[in-house]
Amino acid sequence: MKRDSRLSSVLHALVHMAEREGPMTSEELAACMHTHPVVVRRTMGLLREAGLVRSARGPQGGWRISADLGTVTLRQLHETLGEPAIFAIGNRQDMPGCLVEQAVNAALDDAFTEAEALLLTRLGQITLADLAADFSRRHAGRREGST
Amino acid sequence: MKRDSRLSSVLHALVHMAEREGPMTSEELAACMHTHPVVVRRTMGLLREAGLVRSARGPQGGWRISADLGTVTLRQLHETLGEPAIFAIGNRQDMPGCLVEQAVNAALDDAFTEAEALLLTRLGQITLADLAADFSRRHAGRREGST
DNA sequence: GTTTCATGTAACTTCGTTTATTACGAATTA
DNA sequence: TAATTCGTAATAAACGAAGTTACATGAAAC
Repeated sequence: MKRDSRLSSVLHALVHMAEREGPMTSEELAACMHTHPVVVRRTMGLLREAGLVRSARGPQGGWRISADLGTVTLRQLHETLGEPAIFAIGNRQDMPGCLVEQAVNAALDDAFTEAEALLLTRLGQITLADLAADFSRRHAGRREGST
Repeated sequence: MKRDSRLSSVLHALVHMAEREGPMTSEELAACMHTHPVVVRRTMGLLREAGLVRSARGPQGGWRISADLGTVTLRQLHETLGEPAIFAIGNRQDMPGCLVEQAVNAALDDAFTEAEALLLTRLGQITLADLAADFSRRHAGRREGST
């Protein structure tokens, strides 16, 4: 199956932006995350609607974070991206008339709901500031220091 | 995204088979789970390799459970199906050279790993016997009694 | 033994989803 | 006005699951 990697992408972009004074263009972001500028705009556009980043057109334009890193959680970003489906496994139908299917779905749904709740809780406990700090730690922890 | 519904399918099939004395043909199973007989064979074939079901060709042939319902867990079935990817969300790359990506991936992987562990634990606690019992409960609990 | 039933399996097609790309428009700066 | 950069629609490519077709194999019934 094809996994939605937008959360990962967006985080990558945001942490890069956090390390920068000025704005970054879609082109720069696309280069560092190995994707296409239009994909960057499309995805970052969702964050802009949520007020997490700002964009500016024209020369000297680009993307810039407009929220406090310490208050933005990964869960919030997941929601901003439209809460894409978390699981690649699921039930065949959602409103089964068959009692067997009802029993099966009930059991599976229980397990999946629990796992989803845990995941969202964990994502809610991690902020962009945490990621930036972890990056700094990794950056300091190596002899040479590139980006 | 297209969700892998084989676990759900297989459970549906197994509980139906558990309610039956004789074997069920791929055609019958396909009919009750609204899919194609070949898909049934393909999927049930994996369970056969694991010794969970047996198949017989020719007249009076079909599929039959060959394991104790109380000992087969949903987790075991998930593994038998080849442990398909659980999440529809994931990292872009797995071996990033970029330190930013490493930090991002580490955080995400932690959360996803935890959620996956919980899910597998829960699936490991549910047996086919539990599902069959739940079905019986639902079956008894309704006025009319069809399948 | 021939017929019929049913699985075994390899190919191929269809379908849905994500990502990539193209193309053009709009705004901003110099 | 020219260069830069975002905004967005439309389209294509890539991928994987499920569905379908086609034909082979084996077992029972007569």
